[in-house]
Amino acid sequence: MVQGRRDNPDGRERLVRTAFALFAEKGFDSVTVRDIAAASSVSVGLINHHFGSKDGLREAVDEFFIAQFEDAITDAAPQGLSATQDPAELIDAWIERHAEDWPTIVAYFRRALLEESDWGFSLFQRFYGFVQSTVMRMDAAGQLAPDVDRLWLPFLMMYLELGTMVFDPYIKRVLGRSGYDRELWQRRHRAYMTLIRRGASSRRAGG
Amino acid sequence: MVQGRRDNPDGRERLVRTAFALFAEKGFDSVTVRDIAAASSVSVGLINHHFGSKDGLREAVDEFFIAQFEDAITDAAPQGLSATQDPAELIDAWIERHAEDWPTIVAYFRRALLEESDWGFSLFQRFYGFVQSTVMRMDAAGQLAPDVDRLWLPFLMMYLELGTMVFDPYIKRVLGRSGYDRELWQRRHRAYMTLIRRGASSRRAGG
DNA sequence: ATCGGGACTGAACAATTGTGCAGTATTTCA
DNA sequence: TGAAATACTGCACAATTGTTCAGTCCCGAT
Repeated sequence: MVQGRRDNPDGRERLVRTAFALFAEKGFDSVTVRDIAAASSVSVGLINHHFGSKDGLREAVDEFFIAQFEDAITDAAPQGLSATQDPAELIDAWIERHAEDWPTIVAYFRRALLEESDWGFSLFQRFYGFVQSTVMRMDAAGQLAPDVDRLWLPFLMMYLELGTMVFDPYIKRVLGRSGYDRELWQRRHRAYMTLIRRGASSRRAGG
Repeated sequence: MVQGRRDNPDGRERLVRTAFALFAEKGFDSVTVRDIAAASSVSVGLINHHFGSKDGLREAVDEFFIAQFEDAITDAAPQGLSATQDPAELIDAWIERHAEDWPTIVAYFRRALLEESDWGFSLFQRFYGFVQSTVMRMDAAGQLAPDVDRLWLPFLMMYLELGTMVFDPYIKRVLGRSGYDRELWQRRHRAYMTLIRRGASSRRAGG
């Protein structure tokens, strides 16, 4: 009974899914309870019935987002075949699999980061913890150049990832398609790796 | 008469300056005309008297921001002494000079970028044009490594700059002070230059 | 002195938005 | 089948917000 069926969900679940998409697209404040109710084909009152308030709905949607997000990233390794696969192909397959839900997840993440809530901060902090420990591990393994700033590097690496997320609406307008589109996304990832590893300068100019 | 005096400005100018600060701090939608009027010690009606609407005020504030911004960055080269100066000292002096107004300018820029208005897009686009042409010049001069992605590099460079701007509220909470604070700002700039030039990997690990 | 125009006020207004609630429909369980 | 619980409706309400406007204040020109 608690199990939401994707095909014919009840009012509560439809509210959460619709609100998730609307919040991701327009931001929490720009979406009215009437918008959500109409898009979910339920009445306004149902929101307060199930969630107490619009903020209550937000909490439920936040949880839904976390679940969606973890579903997506946990799914990194495909079922049967494993070590034999080419990493690039794995990424390709992953992108293929999440072509539908990933853009909304990213857009919601973006909104959460930009509204300066405590919750957004906790997302930022978690990501920071992850990147920073990765950098520290690299450092311990001697993989980091000695003159690299240990304080800023994690943030700069985050900016490269989060910038892709935050400024994607502008990428869409400049390049005509999302940076999360298959080919672009892959190119960006390679460009990111190259930049981190070797910088952008040619050998003779660098230094 | 049109000249606004900083010491005792009239209602119109006080409205613009106050709204500038408030929009930068909270964002356009989160500031009410009553907030602005109260903080400016004028009545609500005066906003519509001078600017026609809240959106009219926004346009005036946008212009004010552009002027402030250009004032600040045009001021890069100090008056008398020039070529003899150490670049680091120049930057130091600049930061010193704009310690008061720069944070608000940055915060307003940030808001403008994050509200997905056409105006915000034009700011993004202008910045992109600048960075892209810089990259193209570097490329023409043979300063760019051959395997660097020419499409993404300008965006990644922008993300490093804009990320500093957009995520500064979180930097404040993680590090306890703004990334635009003198010493941090300088370190960040050096870390940025190092990353672009050589990447982060040590020689033996890189490649 | 006074007349005119612009700066300025603040109460009133309409639109929007979140919430409360009384009532109805539907499901669940004995 | 019947009754209680739960899902759901939709109108009414209060609060907020941008805007309007009739009127006041103040300064400069005649």
